[in-house]
Amino acid sequence: METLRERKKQRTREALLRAALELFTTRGYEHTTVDEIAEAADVSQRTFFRYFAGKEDVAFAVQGMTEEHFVAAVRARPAGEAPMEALRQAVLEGWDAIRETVESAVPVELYLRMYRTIESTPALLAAHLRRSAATEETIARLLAEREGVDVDADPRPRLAVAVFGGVIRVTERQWCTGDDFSLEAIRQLTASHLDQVGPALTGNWRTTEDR
Amino acid sequence: METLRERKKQRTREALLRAALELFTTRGYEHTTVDEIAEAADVSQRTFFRYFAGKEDVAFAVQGMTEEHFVAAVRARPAGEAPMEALRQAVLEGWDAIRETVESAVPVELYLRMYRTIESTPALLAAHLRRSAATEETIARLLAEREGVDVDADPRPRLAVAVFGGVIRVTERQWCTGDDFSLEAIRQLTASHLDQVGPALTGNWRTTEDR
DNA sequence: TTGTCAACTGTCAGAGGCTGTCACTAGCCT
DNA sequence: AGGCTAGTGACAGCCTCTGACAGTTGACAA
Repeated sequence: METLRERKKQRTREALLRAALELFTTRGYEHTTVDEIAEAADVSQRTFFRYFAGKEDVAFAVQGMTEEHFVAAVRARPAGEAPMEALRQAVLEGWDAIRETVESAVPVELYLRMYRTIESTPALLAAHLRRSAATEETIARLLAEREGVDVDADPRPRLAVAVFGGVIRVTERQWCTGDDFSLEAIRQLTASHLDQVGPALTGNWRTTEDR
Repeated sequence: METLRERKKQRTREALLRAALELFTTRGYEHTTVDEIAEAADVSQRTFFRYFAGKEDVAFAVQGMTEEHFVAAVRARPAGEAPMEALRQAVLEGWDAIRETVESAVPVELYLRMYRTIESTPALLAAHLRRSAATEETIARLLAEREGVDVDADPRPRLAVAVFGGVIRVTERQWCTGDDFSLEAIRQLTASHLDQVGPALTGNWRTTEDR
């Protein structure tokens, strides 16, 4: 079992995390100061920076957990599966298991609210895209290894992952700007968009009817 | 003809821009302060902020010109052309015309160096990705209009543009990390990667030989 | 030419993010 | 019990960015 010191640390970290997300999602990211977060968690500003690298870091603490979960899910897919199919299954599994992934840190509802705050805050959107790029690099190396190709000589792993990432981004955006914020909604949207990549690339959108 | 006041303004802006890019590309973005840029351009710090919204803004001043050029090139493509083909031609045209697009502000060589600085600086990469996302939204609306579909009801325009953007991003990254920084290199790489999207999506990378 | 107006600029003050330092307290371990 | 160390708070400082105010310079008409 863990020591008292570790439990105290854990509680401080969680208090800071919850306070931050609560403030970000209600009064907005830019309009929340680190001092306010620290005050809400009842610690000094300096202590905040001992737990999180910065304001941005705490905003993505939960997203980081889901990203790791996704990478692990890809790694767990059967080796024979086609790359794009493995990614598809992994991301859908990720949404199904989101409760177990997130709930240990914060309520799912707060996570989903934060998700939308990220999409609608330019500074956070930028950080989100950069983090996604890093995850994509990880996945590309994973796929390359799986398929036995050299990730630096063969562009196909990175291309496939970039295409997949692009679809996910479009999905996130549409979900955030829509009005059905349920988990089922984004799951459906993900599957539907992945099915439409082929038709989207062929062009001739006028004649090709429809979804 | 332009007035003396306008010419002075233009010169101040250019001095700031050149000084900034020169400092960013030599000593690095993070290790350059706004005070240093202002000092190099022989104006006060406050004046810097009157010409550029911030440190990030000046870093992307030239990129902004090429982005606008790209959007204009897409708009100028013949209406009958398939969407992906229009994007392909527009981006290749962009690289061909890069000299005329950029040289009015700074030397092309400085632009290319800055390009690499952006890719290798996390904060700038994040901003670059966010800006790319904004450009992609513009292009998606353009394509939707061209093809006569509703951009909010039909996901295909945004999907096609996201896929295209993903390929461009992979291309940029490979160009920046390689050792051939010529314009011809990135042009070739762009064309080659666009040709590989199909094969990358089909999977079966082991059997499908090769480029 | 000269006076007036608007644009441009510099100086100053301040908020907010972030880091380094240092001393102090609380938990841990012998 | 007492030493050790992780965790903490208080303080000072750097850098980005903004607002307020005053001084300067170019534009333009009388």
